[in-house]
Amino acid sequence: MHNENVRSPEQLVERFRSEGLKITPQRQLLFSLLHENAEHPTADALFTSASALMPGISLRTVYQTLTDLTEMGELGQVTFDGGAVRFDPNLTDHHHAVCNECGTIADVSIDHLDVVSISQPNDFSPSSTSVVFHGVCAKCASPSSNLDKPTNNQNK
Amino acid sequence: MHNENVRSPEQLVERFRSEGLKITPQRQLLFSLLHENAEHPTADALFTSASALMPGISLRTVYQTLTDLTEMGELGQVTFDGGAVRFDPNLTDHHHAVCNECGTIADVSIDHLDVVSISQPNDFSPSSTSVVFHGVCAKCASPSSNLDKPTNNQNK
DNA sequence: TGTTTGTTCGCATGATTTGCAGATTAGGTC
DNA sequence: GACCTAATCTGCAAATCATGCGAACAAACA
Repeated sequence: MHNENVRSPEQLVERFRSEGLKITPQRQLLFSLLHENAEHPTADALFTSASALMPGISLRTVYQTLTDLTEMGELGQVTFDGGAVRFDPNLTDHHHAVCNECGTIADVSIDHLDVVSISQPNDFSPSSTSVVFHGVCAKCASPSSNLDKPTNNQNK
Repeated sequence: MHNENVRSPEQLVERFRSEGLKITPQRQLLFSLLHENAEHPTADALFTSASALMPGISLRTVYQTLTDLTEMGELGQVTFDGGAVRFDPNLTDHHHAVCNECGTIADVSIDHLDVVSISQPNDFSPSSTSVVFHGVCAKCASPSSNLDKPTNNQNK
């Protein structure tokens, strides 16, 4: 179940190559992890995943690559409630729903939002609008699934 | 130009007293600073203001008092783009507009938002919704006021 | 004035992120 | 395949933001 919104590792490799950047094993690994990851991982979470497959990879390199991708517009960044920055491989215009129980962050398609109905505040020209819902996700709300409810609350 | 939305220092003193908490000079000072401050100060900004009036006050005390007020529901917390937590004396239901130029954070009344038109994401029960506009405020957008445009960009 | 208990303060610590410099390596050249 | 060079990776120091902890202190009350 990989993310259809982020570019494939092959595409990112091509992008890097076209920019004169080198294709290192570390970068290739991170490209893959981001493509497989439809969640909103922190740099540290990606570092943990990467370390399992490439022992010795540096957290610094993870940060560096994520920053590079962000500056290239291939990755988004979001933060909730003062926690660590989360990287968002979904480049489509969308918003987020954060579960108070398990910390899961779900994407909310812009289609679901009647954004045009949001009038502008006085004397302000918004270039972007972000909406964050806080609440309880279906899995945590469902009594029948309480037994296998995810408990890894990722909130700060 | 004090904030009409936050409780007055007198009210907060009463609230603390009723909870069996002590009324210290540090707390009284912070109550006043919050009441006068319609902006969205960080703990450090309040510490700086407080230090000018009460040299020797501890940053730790500022954090402690702000946390207390937050837990008592007398203060809100907001964070933008991974920066430091900002404390919001405005307890009314509202949203925020962040200026990309000067970092000013303006409140956006809930009246301006057609919130009911925001449909719920699949299988999610939102208990709260926060909307953040990013853009350029009137002061920074106005060419005539470029000369005295605030330059204290508070973004991270 | 004295006692009690909550507060304040300073410091250590933790979490996240970035700066820096030396070691390493990808990618092109011969 | 060997070599060069610049980009990259890595480890560590350091900056920022926030909290834990314990000793010193002071508000509230008898």
